[in-house]
Amino acid sequence: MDGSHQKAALLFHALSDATRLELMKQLKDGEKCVCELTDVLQAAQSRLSFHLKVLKDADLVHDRREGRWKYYSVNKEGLEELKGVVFDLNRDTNPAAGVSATRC
Amino acid sequence: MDGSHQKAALLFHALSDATRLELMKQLKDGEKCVCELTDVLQAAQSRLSFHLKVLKDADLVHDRREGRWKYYSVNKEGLEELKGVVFDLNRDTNPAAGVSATRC
DNA sequence: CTTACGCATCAACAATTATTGATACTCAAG
DNA sequence: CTTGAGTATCAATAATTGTTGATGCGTAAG
Repeated sequence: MDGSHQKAALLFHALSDATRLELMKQLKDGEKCVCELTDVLQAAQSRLSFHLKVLKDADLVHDRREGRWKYYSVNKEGLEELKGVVFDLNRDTNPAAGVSATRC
Repeated sequence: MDGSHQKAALLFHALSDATRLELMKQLKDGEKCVCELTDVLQAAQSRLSFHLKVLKDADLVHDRREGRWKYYSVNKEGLEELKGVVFDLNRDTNPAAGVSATRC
């Protein structure tokens, strides 16, 4: 039971937090370095580092080093994967399903 | 920051757990009572009651009483809301965005 | 009215996740 | 080589979330 939903749970968990959703929102209009994000979100650097790692572990963001800055950006592939998972949730849903046949 | 992402976070959190994803999967092909779900998932009743409540609080499932049984089913509206939230995540994403103008 | 079933809720505990401040690492500039 | 900026990581702690077993509520059947 656990195995098949592993990646889906990871994706959803990464997005289940307001701070991380705000990070995603900020990154939508282009890559940003961590210091910019701490400015915008008014959040401690280690806190954002933590949340960015959660997003990265779920493949929802990508990072790139340039000099001493690290630029984060949205990872399109991750969003595609998310859409796929959500599509699966919707797939085969039968709205007209009556009372289930079996009981206890 | 927190306020605007509240519902999205609630939805994603509800789906961030393998047990709850399995519940959603089971409910996709029609409504089921809790006792059926405990059979299929091999899980304690109070455990599933807890998880079903999380899903219901996010409007992802609906419940209906019939006699002493309680039937749960997927709530299409919740799934629509989820799709909307995911669409927003994808919207306006600019893949060709260059290095951000401002630095620290 | 009593009993038994299906389910929700609660309290106690376990496990996971988030926050904070300190420290370490990497790179660039001097 | 030293210093400082930007970032990650770690340890400690706090907060949230999940599990379990017990209890209670509603309903149907006897």
